[in-house]
Amino acid sequence: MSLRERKKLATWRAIRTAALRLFEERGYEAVSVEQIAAAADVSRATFFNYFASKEAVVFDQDPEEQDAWRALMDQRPADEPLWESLSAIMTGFTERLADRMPLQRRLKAQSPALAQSTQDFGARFRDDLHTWALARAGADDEMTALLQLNLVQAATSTAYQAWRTEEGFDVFLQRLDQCLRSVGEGVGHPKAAAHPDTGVYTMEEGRSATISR
Amino acid sequence: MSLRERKKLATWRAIRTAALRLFEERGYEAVSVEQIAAAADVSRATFFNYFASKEAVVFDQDPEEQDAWRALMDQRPADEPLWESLSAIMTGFTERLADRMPLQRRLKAQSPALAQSTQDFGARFRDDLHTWALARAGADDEMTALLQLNLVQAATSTAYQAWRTEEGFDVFLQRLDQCLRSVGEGVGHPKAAAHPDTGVYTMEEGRSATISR
DNA sequence: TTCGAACTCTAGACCGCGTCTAATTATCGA
DNA sequence: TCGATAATTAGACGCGGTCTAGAGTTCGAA
Repeated sequence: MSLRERKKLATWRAIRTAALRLFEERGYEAVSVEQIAAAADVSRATFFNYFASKEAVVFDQDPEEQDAWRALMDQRPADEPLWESLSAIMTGFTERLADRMPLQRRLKAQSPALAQSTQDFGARFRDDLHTWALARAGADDEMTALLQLNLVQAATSTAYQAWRTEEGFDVFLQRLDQCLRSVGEGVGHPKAAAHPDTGVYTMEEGRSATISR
Repeated sequence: MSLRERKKLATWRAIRTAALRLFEERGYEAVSVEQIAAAADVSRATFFNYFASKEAVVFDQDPEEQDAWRALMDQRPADEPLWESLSAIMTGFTERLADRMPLQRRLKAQSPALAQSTQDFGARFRDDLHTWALARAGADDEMTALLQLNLVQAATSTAYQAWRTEEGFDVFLQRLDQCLRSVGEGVGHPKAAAHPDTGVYTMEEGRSATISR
């Protein structure tokens, strides 16, 4: 790693940590890019060299994170069904977010501007997952791959939305697992079977499969 | 309908039509709010009285549309499974967008700023659907309702993403139907059955259910 | 070690979105 | 007809995001 690269990474992290600190102290909207830049000892222009927008500093991933999720994708066996691969990768990815998700959640709860942004965590991860899934599926299955990408995304954001502030991160992960399974099995079956192994699925008369909270 | 209300609706429509015309002529980014306001014969401030943002003028629904989708929701039988209701409502809603979706699509294709916005069509519709589904499901099923909301959303945007420029609107609707069925039946079953009625589902060895394009 | 190429940082100007205020005008109900 | 209420407006402001020109830094090859 050259000096240039090391400096670059250091600057990236300096900007981000300064920004997150200020955001937490004063709130997202109350902090301007200028203040972030000043706190990180760089110019405003440099901030925009590193982050495409003010939001990006909240949602972008540390460059080294990218290697981690790439590894996650590579280690899925080639003959595994796509849905299982996607579920496993997404689970693995979110597990590594244990530290940062609570902060993001706090900021989002506090700032309408951030809350509205659908930039949940890692647009870059989504992009990577997208290209990975399309490459894996082959041209014929393009729409299937697309659908499953959107579904794994939907499952994740469902678990995220249902995640209460007072609940621990493990509760989130558990819900994510529930959602992924539920989607995999189909949500339109009135006669969904209970799962003896987990016991999280219940059945109601004339309703779709439900998930106990 | 009072004079005030009639005038208000007229102004709303004047702003919107002026905006869409300009956008189509010159492109989204090349048109400023000031120019829209001038073309609609109102002040810039009035524009922001009617639309929360420049994007909103592309995505907001005509106030009378709201009545239409409310009717869609009300006419679903109370004992229908939630997933079927959601599918039917979403299908009915999108069918009424036949005119406007192609334009939105063109604008999005042309403007990165719009494309990135996840404000697909009708944040307001989504909100209404949200409250409707939660009221319908009752407190116990909150997470199930949430999940199904996100899934119907995912199915719709999948069909949208797979929709090529040269294809007609009916192709989009057909794909939407495929996606909704596929989600309802579960996407994680390697042994998905072919559907004799539509013939759109195929089966592949060791893969999830696939949908032919 | 030197030197030019390539990269990075920076100040500063600029544009447009979105907010706010205070004042003017139009509609309403009685 | 008149007071209350709502809609419209000009104008100023802050901030995010872009761009340019130039200064400073790192790199690799001679």
